[in-house]
Amino acid sequence: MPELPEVEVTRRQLEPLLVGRRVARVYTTVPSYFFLTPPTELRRRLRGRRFELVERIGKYLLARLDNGDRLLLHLGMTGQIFGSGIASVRLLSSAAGASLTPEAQLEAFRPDKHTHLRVRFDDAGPEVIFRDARKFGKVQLMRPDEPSERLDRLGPDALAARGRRLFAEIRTRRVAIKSLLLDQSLLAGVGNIYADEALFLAGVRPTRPGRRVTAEECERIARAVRKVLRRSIATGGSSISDYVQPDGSDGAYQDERRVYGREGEPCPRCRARIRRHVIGQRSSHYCPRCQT
DNA sequence: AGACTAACCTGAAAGC
DNA sequence: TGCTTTCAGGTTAGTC
Repeated sequence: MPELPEVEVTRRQLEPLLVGRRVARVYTTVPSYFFLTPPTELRRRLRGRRFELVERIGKYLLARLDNGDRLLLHLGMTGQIFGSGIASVRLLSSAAGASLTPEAQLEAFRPDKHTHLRVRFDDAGPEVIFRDARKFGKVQLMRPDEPSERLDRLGPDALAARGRRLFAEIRTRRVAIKSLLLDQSLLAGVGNIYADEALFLAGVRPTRPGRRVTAEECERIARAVRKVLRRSIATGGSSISDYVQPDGSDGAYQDERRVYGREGEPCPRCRARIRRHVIGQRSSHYCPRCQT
């Protein structure tokens, strides 16, 4: 599930695939929840444009065009962005993906019904493809001066999390610290996996109300958030659900998870059994002994 | 304002 | 085996 590290890894690999190249043609699926800008308008306005840079804000990607327009991309839950030149890409989750024949796995990617955006360029290089089975992802083409309430709502980037600021924001809140870490207006980029991992490193139980978290613990949480995100970026992100890097390979951070998805397994620090608890409609994982 | 819930979507996994 | 239900979660919108 794409959070800040997966989006940042995507940004780094997408940049050389886009920057300096001119759009020859755009293919889309039909209008849906996925398209904040209607697909016909998107195709028309992208054609002939050249990409200038790709930046990341929280979990959003923003690709700037030579006319000042900005292409906003969000991977949602199951988004995959990759170049078409790769030998193969994991289209489905592990079990079904493993059942593909060797021939099918070696075959170059073919656009399917979940390929909502495909950009062809005026050179011989690879196309850029955006798939998203569940369509929780987003595409929007914004005018240069067009305000974005989505982006304006975002808090500071989670890679630069500050304990002091976090403490000031949560010190009166009654909701669980886990839910507060997921609030993108407080800290932009943390999702379910890294919230659990950071709270484990900080030794704070995810159910604890925000106002019961001390200033010192906020420092520990902010430090843990930065550390977990940086390490995940370095390993290519987590490929737990559908996420793949733009070069088609899987990330490796899922192998370094300490608590997420490890209910019943021993805590890596004290060997107590990891517990799972639903907080704000999301599964949360923690060590009952290490996290208080 | 803040807390809480439903809805969006579809494939995998679990249940029967 | 095959059908049905549940689950996954990023984000928004709606209610209280």
